[in-house]
Amino acid sequence: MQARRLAKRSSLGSRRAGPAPAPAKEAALPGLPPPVPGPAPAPAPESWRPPLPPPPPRSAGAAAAASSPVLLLLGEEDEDEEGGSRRRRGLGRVEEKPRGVAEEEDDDEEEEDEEVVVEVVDGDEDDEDGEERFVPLGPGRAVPKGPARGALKVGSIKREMTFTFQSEDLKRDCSKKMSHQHVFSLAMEEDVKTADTKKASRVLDHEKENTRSICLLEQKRKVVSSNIDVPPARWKVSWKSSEELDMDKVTAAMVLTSLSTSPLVRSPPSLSGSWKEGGCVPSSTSSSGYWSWSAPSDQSNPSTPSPPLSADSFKPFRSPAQPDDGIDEAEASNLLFDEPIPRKRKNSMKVMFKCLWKNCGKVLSTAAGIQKHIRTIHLGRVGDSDYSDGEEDFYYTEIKLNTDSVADGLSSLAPVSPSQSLASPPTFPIPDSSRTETPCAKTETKLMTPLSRSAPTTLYLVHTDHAYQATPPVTIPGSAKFTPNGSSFSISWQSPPVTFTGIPVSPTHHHPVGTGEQRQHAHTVLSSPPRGTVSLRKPRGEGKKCRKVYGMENRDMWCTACRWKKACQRFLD
DNA sequence: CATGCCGGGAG
DNA sequence: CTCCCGGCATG
Repeated sequence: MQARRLAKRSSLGSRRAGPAPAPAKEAALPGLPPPVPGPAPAPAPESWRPPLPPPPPRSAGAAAAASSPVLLLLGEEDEDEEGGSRRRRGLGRVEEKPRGVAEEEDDDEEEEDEEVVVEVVDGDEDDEDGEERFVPLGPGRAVPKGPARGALKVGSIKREMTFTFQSEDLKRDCSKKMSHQHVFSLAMEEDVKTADTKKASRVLDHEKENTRSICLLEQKRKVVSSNIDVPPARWKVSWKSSEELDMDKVTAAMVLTSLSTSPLVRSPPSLSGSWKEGGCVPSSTSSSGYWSWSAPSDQSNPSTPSPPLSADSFKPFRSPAQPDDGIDEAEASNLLFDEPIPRKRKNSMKVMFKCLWKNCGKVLSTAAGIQKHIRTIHLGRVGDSDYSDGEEDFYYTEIKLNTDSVADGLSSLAPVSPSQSLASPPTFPIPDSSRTETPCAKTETKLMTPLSRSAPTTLYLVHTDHAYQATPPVTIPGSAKFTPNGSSFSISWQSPPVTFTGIPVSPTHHHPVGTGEQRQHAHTVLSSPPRGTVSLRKPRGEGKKCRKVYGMENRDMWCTACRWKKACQRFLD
């Protein structure tokens, strides 16, 4: 597994020089770096990350990133700043990041540092030179080796910082400060989880503490790096909402972004009792729930109200986290590759949950809320509102409002893979959804014309995904130009709870409407062509034309069309 | 063959 | 775009 991954990574790494791997990302990156290194980038990253997280057990950050959008964001940010292009492609942003550091210094010193750190770590692990980042990502691999290495590797202060996060105490401190940065927290926690890592981190922590203040930003980045390192089989991600406003604006921005982006966060703080490691204590639980989960078995938060999303998220992550590195890693890597694009989406997005019930378009900001809504309103389960059998999940879908980057949406729409990545929300395992979607998409796509296709198709797919919920929420381009056409894409949802087959058929009828129409048009268009050139040809005009009227001698008098041997405009018949 | 136009190319 | 033309279809 690892070898494979490495190979991929390496390839990726090598590519990094060339933008090839991740076009979208690259595009994104360029823009971001200059303007605002820190904050801006953050949001985007989320999208793709999710998948990765599991793999990089070693570094809490990585895990966190993977698991939670937030983390992703952080990672992305860093990456973005650095130079997303190469990373993206690879699996991991995380990996890239590290590398990216070296590549892009411009963004932030911190980042660079982090990156550097990462590299160091990676170096140990990675066979290839550049790949280090991946290492972290690679769950399987990471798990075994990860922790120890991470500790050892950490040589640079930055690293220390990162580790620090890991340590519980430090974490707390940091978390508070950084609380905004979910990612950070998560990463840290994860780190903490890893025993090995912790040890190392602790040592480092002392130093870190000193440095602490200095590097909030760095920490963020660090987190990323840390993610990479952490291998631990189980990693928990804990997220805290931060109370402090003190943090740098940038940081704050990032945090906000991440928050908005990650649905998970919203989810009721299902505190997983699991966060045993005690890494971070959910000090401020209220708004920001602190949630953590252990990758492997702990997920069982089942009873918890946690929204379906969380559940979904778990799956993806989980696999990576699992001990079996071999397969998991491979998958993870694949996933990563597949979903390079997502990262863009990171930009600020709001996640909303929309009720898919036939005539109910209710949109709530929280999964819990929507679930409750469905249970009580549609499922008629008044009494046991608290209890959810999961059925509700089928009736609502996650909608992302993309504030800034429409591009993402567009990219998602793009014919190829990009769509997947984009579409898939950072939070969930994109792969599954994409798979599911694909079939439908194809069918529809055929029918649709290019133009129409873009928006509707995507949406449609999304809807389909909805079934699994975990998968990508629909992204709605808020202000930006979401659809190329500019047409507001009407979102039609499939309601069919029962069939998750992913089949388009929806009891509600809704979905077809928008899409359907387009399809029809397409059909029409298609059908017409057959007539062909011949039929299309304008029947020869009966009336006299310029030529006849004026004769060749007076060609100057002809209408231009006639002169040009075009259909006469003067004598129209 | 004369017309009427379409599809393209060139500037 | 504007001009022109090659060519095809029709009458």
